[in-house]
Amino acid sequence: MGWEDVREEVLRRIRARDWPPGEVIPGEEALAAEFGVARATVNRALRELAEAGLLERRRKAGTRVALLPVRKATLDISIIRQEVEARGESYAHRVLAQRMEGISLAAAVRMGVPAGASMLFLETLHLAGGRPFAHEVRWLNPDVLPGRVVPDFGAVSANEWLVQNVAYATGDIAFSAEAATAAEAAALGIAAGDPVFVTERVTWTAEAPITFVRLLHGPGYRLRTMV
Amino acid sequence: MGWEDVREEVLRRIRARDWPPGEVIPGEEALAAEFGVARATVNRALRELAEAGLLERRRKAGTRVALLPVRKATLDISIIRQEVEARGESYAHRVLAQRMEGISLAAAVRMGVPAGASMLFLETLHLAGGRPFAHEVRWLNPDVLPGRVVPDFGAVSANEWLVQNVAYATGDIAFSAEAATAAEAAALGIAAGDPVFVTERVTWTAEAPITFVRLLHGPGYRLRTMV
DNA sequence: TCACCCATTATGTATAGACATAATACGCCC
DNA sequence: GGGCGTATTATGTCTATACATAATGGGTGA
Repeated sequence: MGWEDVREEVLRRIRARDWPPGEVIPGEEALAAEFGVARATVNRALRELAEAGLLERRRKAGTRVALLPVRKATLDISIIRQEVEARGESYAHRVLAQRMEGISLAAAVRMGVPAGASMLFLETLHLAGGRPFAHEVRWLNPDVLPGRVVPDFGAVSANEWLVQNVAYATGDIAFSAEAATAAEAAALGIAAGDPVFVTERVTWTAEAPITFVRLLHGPGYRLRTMV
Repeated sequence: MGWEDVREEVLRRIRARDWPPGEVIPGEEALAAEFGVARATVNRALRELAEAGLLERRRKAGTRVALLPVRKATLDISIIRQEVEARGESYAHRVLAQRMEGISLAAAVRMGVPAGASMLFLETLHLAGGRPFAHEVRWLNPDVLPGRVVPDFGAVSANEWLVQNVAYATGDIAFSAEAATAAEAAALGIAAGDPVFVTERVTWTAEAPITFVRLLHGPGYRLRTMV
């Protein structure tokens, strides 16, 4: 009996309401004895269920079934090229604009830099099977470019280049629904005012902000996840 | 030195490119010796980084820094009441419709039941601070109701009632952007055609589908996550 | 009655040792 | 040279034991 078996059995008991929400379940020692495994094995199983939000554990107080489980859904944030290729379509991208520019107020706020700071501005259209898939607007801190030399983003997309060449970073992501502006609609080949699925990402290192991206997907796009 | 310290040090080396993408890093045994900890401690640290997508581990082949790290972002899927109250606003909900009805084709496909099957149909408006926050349309399998008795969803929302009273379930979630229909717009107090942020969830147990929910958030809604 | 202190207790983590498992890479054979 | 089988090896997991840590709840004293 391995830790995964223990996890499944505990999960079964939770689902079967042998242990109803809010109830304290037997301690690790007791479960280890019942299942005939070491306490570390039970610990591993219960820890995973707690991380999934199904159990709440506190020292001394014990382990209880979550009353209002906050389900944790995980999203795989992949490179757009991978996402397109995973659908079995061919990927391509076109750089629509690339220039140094004073950063917009909205982007400056998100990146935590002064408005108007000089950043590399990039506008890219991502294509799947030759058709517009996503429209990307990006501000990139030129300080993160080795020697401040701008790479050829026509060959490798900025997203991919950054992943490969700049330090692994932290960041956050937000999703929303917006109406496409005339310019955005034109780029995506849709009508102005059509709803677009917007992904905004900020990434930074310990020292400095790296980039702010605003990614627009046209109608029909669905972001999927598994609970 | 604990496993979190080991994880941070390894993460530092990855970010500092001491170990560049694609490179095989020293084995657990070697790192354990270097850090002066047990192999299990190093294992725990590396496992977490692998789960986060930063490392790729294979038996015999060893551990290498991910070439194209697929970042895993986690979303907390909470009950709407919790979400509203977390914003410091007062929560309320109104049941707009509740009746047995043949399920729509779209919902039947997602739930994996025959189209037209008799389900409990629920339409609910969730309010934050007295203003419309989200519009919910739900089909609920009446078989999961104990004794097939319909609870009072005016008192406790269906979402919350299910979490408390029906077995913990699995499911999946999808997000998209759509244009509000006239009816949806009226319920949310927005204009028809305005973009809405759509969340669709299906949940089921091992035996049967439980519910399909379609949740609409009006303009201004942002779904946030941390990478 | 209430505030505070502290013993108790369940979880959290670390360790050394062992065996399991997957998969590479090498050597053998053709 | 090419295909195949197998020894080797790094990770995956389990165990028993020990100590650390947080937090509860009861007891103490004002």
